[in-house]
Amino acid sequence: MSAQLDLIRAVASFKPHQLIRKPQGAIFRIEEGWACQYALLPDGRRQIVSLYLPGDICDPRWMIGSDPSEVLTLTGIKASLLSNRLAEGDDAEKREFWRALSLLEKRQQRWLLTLGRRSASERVAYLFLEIHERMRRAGFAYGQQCAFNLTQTEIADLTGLTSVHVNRTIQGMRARGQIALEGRWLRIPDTDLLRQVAALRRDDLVE
Amino acid sequence: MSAQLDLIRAVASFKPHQLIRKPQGAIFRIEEGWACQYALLPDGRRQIVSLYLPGDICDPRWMIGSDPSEVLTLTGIKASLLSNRLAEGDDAEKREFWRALSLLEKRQQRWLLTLGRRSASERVAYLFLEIHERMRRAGFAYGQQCAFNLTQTEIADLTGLTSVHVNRTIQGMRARGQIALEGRWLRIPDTDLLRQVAALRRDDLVE
DNA sequence: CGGACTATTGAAGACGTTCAAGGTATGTGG
DNA sequence: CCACATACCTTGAACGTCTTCAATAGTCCG
Repeated sequence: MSAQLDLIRAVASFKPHQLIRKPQGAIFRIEEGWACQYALLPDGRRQIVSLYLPGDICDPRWMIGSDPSEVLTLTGIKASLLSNRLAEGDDAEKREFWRALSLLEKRQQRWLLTLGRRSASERVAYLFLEIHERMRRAGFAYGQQCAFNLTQTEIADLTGLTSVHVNRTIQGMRARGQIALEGRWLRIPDTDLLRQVAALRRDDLVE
Repeated sequence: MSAQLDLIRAVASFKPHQLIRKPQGAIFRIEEGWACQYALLPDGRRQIVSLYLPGDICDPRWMIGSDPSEVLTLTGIKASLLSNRLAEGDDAEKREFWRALSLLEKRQQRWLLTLGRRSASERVAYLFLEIHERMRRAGFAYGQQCAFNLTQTEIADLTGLTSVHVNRTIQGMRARGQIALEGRWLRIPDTDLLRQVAALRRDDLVE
């Protein structure tokens, strides 16, 4: 493959609330928008099991032979397709891929702790910190703030709570000045404070 | 490497309730005994984030560059060391390793659903089904029964409950004939019944 | 303007926790 | 063999967190 072709990049875009099946032999990196994967119980209870933000590879498990599961867009999405270059041995992208898989793993492990042992406000605080940090690393945070594209129902499905309780929890946190959440915008006035709310140690990483 | 040397296998053994740090450049497969990994909150709340049974590779994440985290033995352990053969390109073991990583991933995803959305008895039922199935696949189940090496406190730390509530939950399940749990031995009289208790669909896999 | 989704609020109650105590089993040392 | 320690299991009572159900209000968008 010539250097020329390296500059050409296959792009896909999707509407909000669309189920994406994995294209044969391809893998996405999200350039714009948010997406997730979820699991259901027979009676309809839903748990979001992974959240994908801009810059994320989606789904990194694709490589290790798991049968690829569907991805649900939460917003409109612009994504680029990476697989050809991976198959052809692009080392930089291979490294990016391994990093993504390793991060996803670590993130999942942290969420097991969060869902198993954190209270409602601890969970919500943790989620906000994680999202801000991931957006920041991807270059989509502006100081204390970043875009925030989740409804309270989606927050509930991430944190294992009901949307009613998420609502009350958020109101409490707003009242205490721990977060500012208006429209599709999140601001964390005091990270250390919010980290305390989330029951994080000083040296605990959130991502 | 000669076929001779393939028969030679490094072995390690550990006492119960021992913290194992990962040996440099090595990886364990458990031959006998149970182990786990856990995470803590600052105030001491504990969540077990992975459970390792006989036959399991421990920890499969070691390969993908995550900084290796400690493993806690729950019982006495006999383990074999695999890494040299992996590094030397033993294809069968490479395949085994990828399969282990992929299974671990899937398992973690299912536990996110369990911790986020299942009730106490659903969680406990799910845990028992998963353990029985994993023991069965590893050749350590005898019909409806298998060894069971967890205290109620450890079940609590796996399921995100308190040991008191685990106790009451198990008693209820015993009274309803959904499980038999005596000493270090588990028996599942009716798998379909227990699967219903765990809120599993007919075609949902537990492992 | 109408329709659909999202946020908010109240009241009641279920589920799981907390605290505290007692009981059982197992192993150890005298 | 008994005394004691330790770990694990069991039970009760009170309480708190979170859910459920239901209704209202706000927002977005064609």
